[in-house]
Amino acid sequence: MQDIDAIDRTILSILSQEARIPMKSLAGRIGLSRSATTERVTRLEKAGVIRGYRADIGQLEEGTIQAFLLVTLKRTPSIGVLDRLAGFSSVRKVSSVSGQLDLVVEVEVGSINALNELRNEVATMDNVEDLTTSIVLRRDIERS
Amino acid sequence: MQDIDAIDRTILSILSQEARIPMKSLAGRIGLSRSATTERVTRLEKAGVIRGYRADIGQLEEGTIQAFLLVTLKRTPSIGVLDRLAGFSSVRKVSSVSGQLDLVVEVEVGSINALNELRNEVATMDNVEDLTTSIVLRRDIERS
DNA sequence: GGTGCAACCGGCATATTGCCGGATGCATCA
DNA sequence: TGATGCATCCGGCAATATGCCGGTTGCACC
Repeated sequence: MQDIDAIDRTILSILSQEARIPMKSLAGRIGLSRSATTERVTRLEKAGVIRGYRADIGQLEEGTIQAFLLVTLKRTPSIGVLDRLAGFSSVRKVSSVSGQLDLVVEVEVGSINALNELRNEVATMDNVEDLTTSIVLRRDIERS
Repeated sequence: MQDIDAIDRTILSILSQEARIPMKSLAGRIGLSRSATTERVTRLEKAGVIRGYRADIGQLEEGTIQAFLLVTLKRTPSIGVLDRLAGFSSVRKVSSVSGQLDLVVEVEVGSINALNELRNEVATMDNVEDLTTSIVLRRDIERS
């Protein structure tokens, strides 16, 4: 049960695309009963493999300003910070990285004001030690 | 109805953290009936504001290593550096940013060795003043 | 062969959803 | 002013999904 087997991987790949799918439908797709499927999903949640379920929010308006927030934490890991980041619809991508930095956060906001607000919110989070903001001036290379 | 009002924003912020919450509970939290809440959510989905619902997976698949190269240039802009970066197939995205940094380069390589080679190549480019490498340990949030 | 255990299944009571008709507020316009 | 259209809201009912349970199976370990 410690292992993540092929069925678990199927579950994860389905849920990472359609998190609100009923357990019954999920069960049908992977060929298990509903109760076995529910047990597996519950186990994955408890084990921390599934951290939660998020709505994927598109841009609210003309989200044209993109920026990188380079975050150094006081302690790692910090689930609290990640959860709060996930709550901002302007947060597009968060990567935990090695080295001096801890998190690279890519954001997309509608205005400099919004960016400043977001920056402040993140900077004042408990576990955030340091925060550098870099606004994207130009996208030079972008490959699928 | 084209507008996204305060209630919609509340809905989005709740769903971006608990995407599997029953509509009935969501309705209770925002103080509307279930049917009105469902209508709003459906509208947000159709409008593309909600792009989907994703399970937040806490582990990374093996195989490719992703990293950020945070580049400071001696002079900006530097077409030469951009051209040479574009020549590496492992370079996925390059952003010119404001502030202390100049470029944020996202790369994807097959091994630590490949990353080190790439790092060396970039670090020794003429116009590169400073280079910080941060390996992505985990992708915490990713929205299309 | 007995015991413990993880994983599976189905069933029943309860909770949630999909879908409907109908009320309300509001702008438009003859 | 009163009729019309429309967006938004509400509650109700049947269909569906969930939570929770007991029971079965396969397997490792004495």
